[in-house]
Amino acid sequence: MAAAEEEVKTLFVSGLPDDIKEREIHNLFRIYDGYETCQLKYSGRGFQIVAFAVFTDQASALKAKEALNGFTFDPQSGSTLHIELARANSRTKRSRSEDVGPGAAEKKFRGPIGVPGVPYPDAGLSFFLAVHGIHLCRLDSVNGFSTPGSNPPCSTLFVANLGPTCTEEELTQALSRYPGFQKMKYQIKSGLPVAFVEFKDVLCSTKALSELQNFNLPSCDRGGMRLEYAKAKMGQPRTVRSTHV
DNA sequence: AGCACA
Repeated sequence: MAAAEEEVKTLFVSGLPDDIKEREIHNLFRIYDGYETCQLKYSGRGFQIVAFAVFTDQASALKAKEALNGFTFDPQSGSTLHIELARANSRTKRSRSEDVGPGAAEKKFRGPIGVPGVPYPDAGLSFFLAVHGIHLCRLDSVNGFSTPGSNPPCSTLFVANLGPTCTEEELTQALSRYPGFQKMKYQIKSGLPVAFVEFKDVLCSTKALSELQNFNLPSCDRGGMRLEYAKAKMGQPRTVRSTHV
């Protein structure tokens, strides 16, 4: 069977932090259609860890790649995923597990874990949020990054450190592609643009914040843009403090 | 190091 034209349905994933666990990669991919299994490998030269994620077909693999490429895997270390189609498919046969070699410290995920034969329940919203907002970003809580000195997590982001020529259109382009984007308010504050950007919830704003932090827009003349949780959620009166909660 | 709109 010379599968000369065998469709590559495996993704090659790099940019992983060195304390990555196979479980994390598994949880990253498992909500995507067609995902089957993954394994970690130590890349040849350096001692970088890479992962191979196997899908049922190339189209599914590419969809997951599109969704996750560039994902800031670990905001604390700045690790950003780099995903491409693998050069060849993983041998996913349950062949000799001896071929794993000394490098592979982890057990492989051969399909869904949990009850044998019972697939995962599909990706419900809470699961999606749990995986992407909490587990993958390694947030301490569903509230996002609550770092001392910053505002508490908020679904509205404040964007600053933009160049004087940064237009509303440019900013909108950068921000509106993030999941949960709702609206942006752009204004000039003492000659420089700033913006308020509303997201569906804190997890969405957190993801955009962590991925766009320090991003260099073409117009920028002063280092990357800076994002913070806004002091007040868009559309919420700030003066109402009398009532509880 | 800059946080408005309702």
